[in-house]
Amino acid sequence: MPELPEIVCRAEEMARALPGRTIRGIEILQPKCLNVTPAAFTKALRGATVEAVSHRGKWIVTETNGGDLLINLGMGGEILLVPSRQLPAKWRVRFALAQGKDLVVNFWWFGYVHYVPSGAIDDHPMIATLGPDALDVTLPQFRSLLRSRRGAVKGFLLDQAKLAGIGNAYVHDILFRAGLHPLRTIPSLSSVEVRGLHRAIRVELRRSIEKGGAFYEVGLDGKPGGFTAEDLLVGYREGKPCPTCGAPVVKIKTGGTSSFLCLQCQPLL
DNA sequence: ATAAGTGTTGCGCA
DNA sequence: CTGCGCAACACTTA
Repeated sequence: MPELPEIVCRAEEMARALPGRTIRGIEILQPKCLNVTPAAFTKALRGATVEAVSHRGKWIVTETNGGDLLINLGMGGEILLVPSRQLPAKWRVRFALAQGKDLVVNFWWFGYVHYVPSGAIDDHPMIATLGPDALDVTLPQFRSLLRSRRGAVKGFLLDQAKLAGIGNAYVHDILFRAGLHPLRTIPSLSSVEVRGLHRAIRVELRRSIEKGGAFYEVGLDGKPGGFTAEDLLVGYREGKPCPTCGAPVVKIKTGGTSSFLCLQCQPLL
C-alpha cells in the first residue's frame, strides 16, 4: 500500500540518514526481487557510497557512486535502519553499513530491489514508462494528459504511465474531494471538475505527507506514519456517514478493485 | 479451519 | 494504442 506520500516520506528520511555512508556488505535472501544476478548486484554496490536519495513515482531512488539502487515496495513493506544485531524477523535484502547499522528491505508479497548504472535510470523499463509525478504536474499539463482519454477517471488516476504516485488507498478520498464517481468517464468531466480533481490530488497527497504518511507503513525507525484511519474521508469507511452530507459511505466493485464513495456527493450522472 | 479480500505491476486480449 | 481482466505471492479477517 505504499503510495506517493509514504514514498516521499521514506525518501526524505533516507536522504537525511544515508548520504556519505558506504555499503560494506550485501545479503540477498530473495534473488527473485532483483533485476540482475545477485553477483552483479553485489559487485556493483558493495563498497559504493550513497550520494543522494529521491523518488520517481512509487520508486525510491538511492544514487551511489557505484550506480543507482531502485526500490519499489509493491503491495507494502518496510525499509528499516537497524543495528546489525537486531535484524527484523523477515527481510529480503540487507545492506550492511558502517557503525554496525543495516539498511533492511522487506515487503509482504513482492517488490523490487533493482540496480541500474549511474546515469542509466531512464533506461530502466519500469521507470521509463512512468508519467509525471502526481505532485509535480501543473494544471495545464494535467488537462493535456486527460485529452483524448476515454475510460473511467479512477482507471486514469491509478495508471502510473499517465500519472505516477496514486494508488488504490488515496484514490477514494481524492475522488470524494473532487466530487467525482470513480466510474465517471474522462470525456464527461467539465473543465471545472478537472480543475477540482487536480486540486484534490495535491490536497490529499500533501495532507498525508505532512503527517508522515499512512499509519500502516513505518519509517526507517519502525514508527508508523501519522496519517490515521480517522484522517480518511470515505476510504475504507463503509457504512460510516459521509463527512459532507451524512449519507452512508458505500463500497462498490470497480473493475478489479473496490471503491469507497458517497453516492450523494459523487453521483454517476 | 478454510476461504476470500487486499494492494502494485506487467502482460495478454478485443 | 488503449482500456480491461488476470496472475504473481503473504497475511489478515469472516
